[in-house]
Amino acid sequence: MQIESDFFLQDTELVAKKLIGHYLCRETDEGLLSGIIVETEAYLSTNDPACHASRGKTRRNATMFGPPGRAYVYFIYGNYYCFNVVTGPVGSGEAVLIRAVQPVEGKKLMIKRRGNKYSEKNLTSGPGKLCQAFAIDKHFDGHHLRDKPLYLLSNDGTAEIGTVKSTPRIGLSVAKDKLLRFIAEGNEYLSR
DNA sequence: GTTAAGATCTGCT
DNA sequence: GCAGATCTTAACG
Repeated sequence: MQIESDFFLQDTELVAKKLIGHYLCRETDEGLLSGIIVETEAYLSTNDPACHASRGKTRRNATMFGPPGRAYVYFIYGNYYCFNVVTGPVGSGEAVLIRAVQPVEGKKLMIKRRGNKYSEKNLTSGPGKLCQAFAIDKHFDGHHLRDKPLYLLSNDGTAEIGTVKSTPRIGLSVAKDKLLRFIAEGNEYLSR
């Protein structure tokens, strides 16, 4: 099912929590890829120094200040991309980082895109990995996530995700204490 | 123009 | 479990 247009206007923490169990879909020339979102993190505009938007608008984070429901993709550590969904009204500068998905369709293609080196559990269990597996790069920055070839679908009841739990965020040097990471508890495809 | 740090991953020990 | 790879971005001179 398609996501309601005002879904991303809710509180960012709530959106991050509710996105667990939603589907991420990617259409490529070689076939359809899809997965169930099992791990997210919320990045807030207020009282959150770990958020890229916390020091004002820059060229990199401009998309975060734009309309909600779009992709914010950025390059990190010289090798990897991170994929976020912009939330909140225009100008708020908040987003949800998609950290891990459970592969559903196109596993074979994901394995190929990851270099034919890894098993199913090591394809999309981290922000850099899932961008590689789903062929998400910088040109999707600003892309509307209801449009092909990269879009989100709400959980129609087929995705079984169990209990959603909140934990501290991963990989930060500041604001590590905040419980803004959300996971499908016990899922085998989490980043850790 | 120059530099330090980063929402990570992989390979080796 | 830990350090290295690797380069863009943003802050500073």
